[in-house]
Amino acid sequence: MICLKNHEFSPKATFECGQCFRWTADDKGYVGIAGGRACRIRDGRLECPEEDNAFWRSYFCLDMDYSAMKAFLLEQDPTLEPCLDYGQGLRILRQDLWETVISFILSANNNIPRIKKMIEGLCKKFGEPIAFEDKILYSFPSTQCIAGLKCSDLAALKLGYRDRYVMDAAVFMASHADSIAWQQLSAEEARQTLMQIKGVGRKVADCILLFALGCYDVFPQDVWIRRIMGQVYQTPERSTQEFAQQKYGYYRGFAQQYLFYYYRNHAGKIQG
DNA sequence: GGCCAGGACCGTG
DNA sequence: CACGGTCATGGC
Repeated sequence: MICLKNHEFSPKATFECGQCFRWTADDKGYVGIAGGRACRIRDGRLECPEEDNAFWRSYFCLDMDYSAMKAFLLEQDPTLEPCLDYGQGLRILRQDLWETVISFILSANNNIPRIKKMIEGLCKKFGEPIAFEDKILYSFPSTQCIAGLKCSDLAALKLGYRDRYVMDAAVFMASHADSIAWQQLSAEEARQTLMQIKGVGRKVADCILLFALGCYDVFPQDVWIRRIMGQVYQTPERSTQEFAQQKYGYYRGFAQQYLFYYYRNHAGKIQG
């Protein structure tokens, strides 16, 4: 059990801001599974086996100082204030690299409800069952498991044209991931490495860098961010990266996520 | 039936 | 380098 009340943490903002796909809300809070471990978030507490405490502390980056990060961003751009307020408690997670690679490969030209369905299907079919409370959850399948499949084994999951990308990613990660010191690479080096995987372009790579590798100095640019930066800041699409770097500085990944969450969920201003 | 979904790929100009 | 067509699938 971990007490979350002394941390800036909103389950809703954190789990529903588009960075993760395996947390589900019920009448008692949220249930999630990551790294082969399940837990429940309820009433400001994280309920889990004692031996999993360190894992979840790392997953939620509970050592990070959010007040310092937000003060930094507000000084960079005071107009971020409504976004930071609306996204109060939104934490950027440190998710598993392999799971994040697959999740965001599946995100391409897709919508969030169906991304979740695809991932759940993948886990139910190829993951390991884990008993939690009164139900059975399924872990995210290993790289070796998926790498050992044929593309046709994924047909029932209806991944569309993305099935071959999943297979390419599995083969790549199974053969290279363990020998790469990801944390030692620069963001650009890690990006170029990830983009060797078919189905991983600039945007998907940047999401992986931000949501799995803790590269807070990347600014994933999707259709929403394109609209937002164009309409709010009148930034030409070509120069958005340079603009974000200059405007927000190191924590531009957080700026991106708060902007995304605010303008995507908070009615008005941006027409989708 | 057309359009859109946290895009990427591939072929042309 | 920039542009546009195409790619499965499902919901509206």
